[in-house]
Amino acid sequence: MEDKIPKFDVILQAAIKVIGQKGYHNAKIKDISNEADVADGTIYNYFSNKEDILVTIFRIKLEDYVNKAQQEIEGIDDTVEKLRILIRYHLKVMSENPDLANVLQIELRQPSKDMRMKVRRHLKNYFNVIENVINDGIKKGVFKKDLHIYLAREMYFGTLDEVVSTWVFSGQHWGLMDHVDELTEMFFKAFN
Amino acid sequence: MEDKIPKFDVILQAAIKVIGQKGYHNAKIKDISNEADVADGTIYNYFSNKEDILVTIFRIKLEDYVNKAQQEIEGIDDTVEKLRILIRYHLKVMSENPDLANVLQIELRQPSKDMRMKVRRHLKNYFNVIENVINDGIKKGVFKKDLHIYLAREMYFGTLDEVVSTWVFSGQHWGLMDHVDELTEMFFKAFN
Amino acid sequence: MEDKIPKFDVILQAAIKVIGQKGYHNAKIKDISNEADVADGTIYNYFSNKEDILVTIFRIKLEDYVNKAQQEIEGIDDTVEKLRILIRYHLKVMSENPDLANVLQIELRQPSKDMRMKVRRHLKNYFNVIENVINDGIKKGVFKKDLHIYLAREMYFGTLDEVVSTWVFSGQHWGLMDHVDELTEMFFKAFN
Amino acid sequence: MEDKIPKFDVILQAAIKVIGQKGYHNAKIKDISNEADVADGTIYNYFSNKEDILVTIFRIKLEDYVNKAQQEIEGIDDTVEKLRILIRYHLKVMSENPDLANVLQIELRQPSKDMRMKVRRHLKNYFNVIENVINDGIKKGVFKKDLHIYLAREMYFGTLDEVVSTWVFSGQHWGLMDHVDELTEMFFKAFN
DNA sequence: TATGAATGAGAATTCATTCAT
DNA sequence: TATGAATGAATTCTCATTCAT
Repeated sequence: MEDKIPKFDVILQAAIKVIGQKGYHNAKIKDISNEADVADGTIYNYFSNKEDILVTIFRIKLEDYVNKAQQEIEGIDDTVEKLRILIRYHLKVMSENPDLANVLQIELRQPSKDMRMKVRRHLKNYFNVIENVINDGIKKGVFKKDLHIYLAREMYFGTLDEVVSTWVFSGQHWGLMDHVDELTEMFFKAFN
Repeated sequence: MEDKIPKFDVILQAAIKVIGQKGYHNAKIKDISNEADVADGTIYNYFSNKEDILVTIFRIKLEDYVNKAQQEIEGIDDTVEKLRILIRYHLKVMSENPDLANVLQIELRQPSKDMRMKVRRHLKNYFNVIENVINDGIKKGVFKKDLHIYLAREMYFGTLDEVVSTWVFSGQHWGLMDHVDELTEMFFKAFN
Repeated sequence: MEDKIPKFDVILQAAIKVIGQKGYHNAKIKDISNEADVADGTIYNYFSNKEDILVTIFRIKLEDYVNKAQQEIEGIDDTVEKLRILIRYHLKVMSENPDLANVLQIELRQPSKDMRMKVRRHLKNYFNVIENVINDGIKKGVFKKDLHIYLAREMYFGTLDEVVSTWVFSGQHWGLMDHVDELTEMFFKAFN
Repeated sequence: MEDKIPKFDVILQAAIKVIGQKGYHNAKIKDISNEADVADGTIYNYFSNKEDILVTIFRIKLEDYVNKAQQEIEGIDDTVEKLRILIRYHLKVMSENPDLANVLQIELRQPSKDMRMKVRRHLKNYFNVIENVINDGIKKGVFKKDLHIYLAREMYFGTLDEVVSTWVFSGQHWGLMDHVDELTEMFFKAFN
């Protein structure tokens, strides 16, 4: 009767919630299986091991993020407008999925080389979205010619990450999206 | 006669190295004791448990950072110059202690409430250094009147964190301090 | 098809044997798991920790003892006969389970306040069996009017404990139940 | 200036207090050294290891008990009077040294064969005091001819142990020596 | 596929004992 | 003798993973 959500998705969602709230190392397989309402063993029918769950979260969610973000700026011409849309989209995704925000921001910074290798490609695409816009802005003369593109990207992601982090840890009392315009303006000026 | 480094410092330094490279959860007590060249049990003569090691690193290092950073800008009047000095100091500390950088940046974001409570005060002082400069800049008219101070702080730390993170993960091939002036300029413009 | 003894019982029995022979502190979890022929971890599927094993032994065994002892004297009217039956039952249980005897008698006296709190209720019921008989005897005039009931109970349990202890430590060469009648007579006279 | 108590005695007394209150296994060498106000290492100048402390307590205290108990009944002729004196002496010693009472009663029941071997001789002398009185009573016709001497000794020690145990665990609210006469009478009748 | 009991390697921590001072 | 920092073997408990049902 019910349209059944595939077990894979149920588990993945449960994992995001649990890992987002407890962190990867404190999240037990049992916590995830409880949250997903399946048996421990069932998880191993869909994921090869615990790390694979984390990698899969990155893979699927970053891919999804990149696709949706690209769609958002599809057809937009104005660089600053693209910037604003991306900022808004980023903060929207994160504010709607604080657990996912936690997973992406914290676990992505694991010093484990191994883990980073495994998501490098998806991370690259994730970075590309904003790098393309920055590049575009430079070409169009909206941003200064000698803008250091990596520095700009680091400022963009670093700032947004920090804003989201503060918001997540502060208990999410205020609206994460209240500052879209101000941030847009700050980036615009910084890049000029 | 022997120049003896106190065991406490030896262990703390070993812990910074190991935790910085492997992350808190992957760093085993045995790894730290091996690195420090002491027995496992010796660690427990100086720290009450594993978490205490991490908290102590934060406490001592943030305290030290704040003190030294304050000294650096002591007597400087020009806001932009203070900003430049802080950026340089930050990148200098981090580039000289990449392991410490990892510990501070990554482990500080552990979602463990307990942990965050324990470093909150030191973190507050850490934030205060830059917030004071920003405030000062606003008063002096160097930065715009309605600059959102938290947003500015988040941009400052977020950006520097991301720059350091990228540098750490990339294998530290390039000079972390090459971009002090460019970053200073970007912040100056963003805050205006 | 297989006559399967539940793991819980297997572990409990193994624990009684090992703890009875070595004492609680000298009995290692590995000893118990070896004796039970299960993995260490399996024990923790049935008991929350080592102390819980000990408390559970007390709970189950004292409960069982009290129930069976009550049944034994069910319907008996003569006080001295009830006394004799209880003594015989006590010595029978202990002689058939010397390890259990050890656990109950020795470990029950651990000075750990915590432990004593946890078995207090069961211990109370255990004491009640004989106290009821003594009370009954007083009312019926079989024992003297001013018999100090706690003193009588202490003599009863103290004596039986010591008899069993000596028997256990001596290597159980002689028959523990050889002296049922003599003990009955001694108590009867002492209580008069 | 102060007449110095030998360190050996200080440590032994501290050990009795700590072991009596916490039990042998929960009593740490550090607890004992703290209580004795000496360094850990100092203890090993007087005792070869932790077990040796316990054995020494038994040896010295049981020896002392036996000597004093013998003195108490020296020259007394009446068997029942000797019995009363011994009971009074036992309860007096225990009520004045509840920690010692704990050590003797609880730790003596360790199922460790090893430990019991090491105090067997002293325990034998301890038992002999009352056994001699019982024997004497039989010869004199004060106790019945066919009294089973071991059973009588077990009743004597078992009862007194239980009385003391109850008193120790109950928090020592009441007077341990209130029941000397009643106990004497009960034993006298039981042995007849 | 789904289950969850069983597994056992692995980790943090304790503490009796040693020994250089 | 006295000290107490250092040691490291030993122990309890955890939890990712397996596999018979």
